[in-house]
Amino acid sequence: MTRKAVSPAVPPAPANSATLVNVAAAASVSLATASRVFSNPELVRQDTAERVLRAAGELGFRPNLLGAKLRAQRTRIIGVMLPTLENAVFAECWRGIEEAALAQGYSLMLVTSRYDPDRERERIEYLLRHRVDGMVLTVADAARSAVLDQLDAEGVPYVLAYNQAASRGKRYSVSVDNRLSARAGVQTLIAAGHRRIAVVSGAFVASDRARQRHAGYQDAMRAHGLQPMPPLSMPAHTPTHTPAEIERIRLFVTAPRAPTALFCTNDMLAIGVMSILKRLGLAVPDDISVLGYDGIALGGLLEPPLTTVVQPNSEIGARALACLLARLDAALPGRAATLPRTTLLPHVLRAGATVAPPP
Amino acid sequence: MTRKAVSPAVPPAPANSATLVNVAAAASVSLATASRVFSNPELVRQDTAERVLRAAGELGFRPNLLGAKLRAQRTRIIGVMLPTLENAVFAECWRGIEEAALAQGYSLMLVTSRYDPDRERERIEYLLRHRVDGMVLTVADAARSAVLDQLDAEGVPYVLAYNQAASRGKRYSVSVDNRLSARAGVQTLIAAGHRRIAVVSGAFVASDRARQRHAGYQDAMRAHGLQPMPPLSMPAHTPTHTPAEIERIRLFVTAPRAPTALFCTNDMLAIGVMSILKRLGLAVPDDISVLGYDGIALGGLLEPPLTTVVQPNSEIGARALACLLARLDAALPGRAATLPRTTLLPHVLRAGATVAPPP
DNA sequence: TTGAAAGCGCTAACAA
DNA sequence: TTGTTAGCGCTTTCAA
Repeated sequence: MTRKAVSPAVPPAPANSATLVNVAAAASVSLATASRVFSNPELVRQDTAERVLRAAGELGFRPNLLGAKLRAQRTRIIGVMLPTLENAVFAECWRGIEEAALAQGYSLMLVTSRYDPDRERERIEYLLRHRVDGMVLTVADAARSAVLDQLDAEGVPYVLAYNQAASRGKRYSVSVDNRLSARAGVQTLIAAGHRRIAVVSGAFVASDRARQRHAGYQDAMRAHGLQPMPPLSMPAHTPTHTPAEIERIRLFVTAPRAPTALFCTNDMLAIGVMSILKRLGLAVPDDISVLGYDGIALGGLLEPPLTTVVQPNSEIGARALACLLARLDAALPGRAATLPRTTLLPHVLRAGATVAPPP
Repeated sequence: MTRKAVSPAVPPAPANSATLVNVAAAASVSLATASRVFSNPELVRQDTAERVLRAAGELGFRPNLLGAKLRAQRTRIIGVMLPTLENAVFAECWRGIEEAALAQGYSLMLVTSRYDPDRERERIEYLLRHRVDGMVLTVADAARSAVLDQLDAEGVPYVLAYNQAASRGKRYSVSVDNRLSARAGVQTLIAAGHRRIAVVSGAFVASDRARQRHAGYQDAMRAHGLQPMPPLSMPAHTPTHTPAEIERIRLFVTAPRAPTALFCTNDMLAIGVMSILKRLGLAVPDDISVLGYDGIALGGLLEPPLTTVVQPNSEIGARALACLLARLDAALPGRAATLPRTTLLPHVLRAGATVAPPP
């Protein structure tokens, strides 16, 4: 640690550490020049820059982003709000976001909301206090979200990830086409010969995506003249294996005219359901087929590997971030790029081994 | 959005939005008083405070943490570095950290290192530039870590999570006793009748925990007069199911005198290995037993549920954060609490159904 | 209990 | 190409 006091200028000098002022003094240039070496190097002569850099090195100078941010009125921090990281979908998404942000010199501040609107409000307020330049977020229900309304009112730029904004609305979003992809997934079930197909989902009220995927299921059923069945709506988005939960599933799959295939609105749910089915003595896919949604890596590592609708999770994150940065750029004077509002990324059907013809 | 300009003082007033100055003016108090209402309310008279609060509410004032941080020379931001969130261990840990931090009014900045020392250095530098007050981190190998040495040299307070610091060293850490808990786990395997037990691990060089757990395995074996077997060291910490990987495992478990039980140094690995065993036609636990380590929730949701050594993941995170905050407090004048360096949290053995007597 | 004033470290006009 | 200067929004002595 260099802790040597510099000689010239700086009279009483509380001089705590290596600041730009010290560096400038050590290099015998003005504060402004020293600053430019770091923010606009092309404005300063080569050898001057080198002197400054050398001085900075010797003093162990590390730019204090706080000063820069305060002055520049932009923090280059992006706030990220995701429901939870314990569902790998969002952990994968975070990877995409982090990668993209750091590559562009942006910093991140992450909060998780647990699908809870109250928490969402609180966390967003917290991000706002940090004066994040913008946000990437996944909310429980984009159509009726207090936080999005607030953000809109305050003019804070944000991009939704996973939530699929209305195609003619004003909101930016990056997602797959939930309805269409779910429909495609269910169609493979129908193609395999299933007629009695049911949806297993987390709480619909807490997830617009679950509802959209359910709609896709209905589309597929109706398109084939099949009767949609009542869904099994679980309290949480990830399974818990409580006796009550197990019993509900037992009743659901052993009733007369029970479904021969289950479409689970996310992979974690599908994985949990499959293990419960196994405990109940039902073999997947021989006795009952299971289709997931999300495409988390884990699904492919199980045996049998989960058949599922794959979203490009880390790409959703990266693209959402890129879209946000583009918006921020566009807000700068001179730029006027019109960005597409809703980005729909392609989904893929992963053929695992959890779907077979009905018994 | 209130955008009204205030009348008195503030001559040319670029007046962009609701700042403390505006609030103070609107409440007819000085800037200092207005500030105190938010940071030291006990120093200001009740009714004055109320006037300020009312003005703040009307103007839609939101404290700019940047200004506060810059001036106060502490950011109340804690940097967090974890290897990845795609292993649920760390996602669960993050939950504990986030909960604890927000409860104490601290903010977080998360980066992930992918077990890569180069990335570790880069990410740490980034956190340092943000002037985080301290860090909670999990490094690949605490004993030989360039970043920890750097942090020590610079006097940045940090607390390790999962990495178990040497008990008489100077570093703070929160973890379970990796060696002892691994030993206890392997002992259950021995108690079940196994004699040929092998370790399956991620790259040892990249994880001190994997090495410690391996040492615990050796302890258990030797304590029972058994010969430790050579471990199967996988390139990554989570499985990938490439053909080469599957083939290595096949050779490992079908060789003459192959192990009858596998101790995997983390749960993700255990889960991946089990599915590969299944594909190879081996039944768990009838043909071969599997013991995991970590206790991620997912393990209990599989069928058969994974038998594993459970760490209190979210508590590790919460305690690491609490320990860090205590250190920060201790650094303040007047405090002199001596904190324990290494916190060892108790582990639990979760009896799943992946361990049975050898065939 | 309140106010006046001096910065925290940096950037960005503007001038030289 | 470089320097001078005025703050960004806030906290915190010191005095009143």
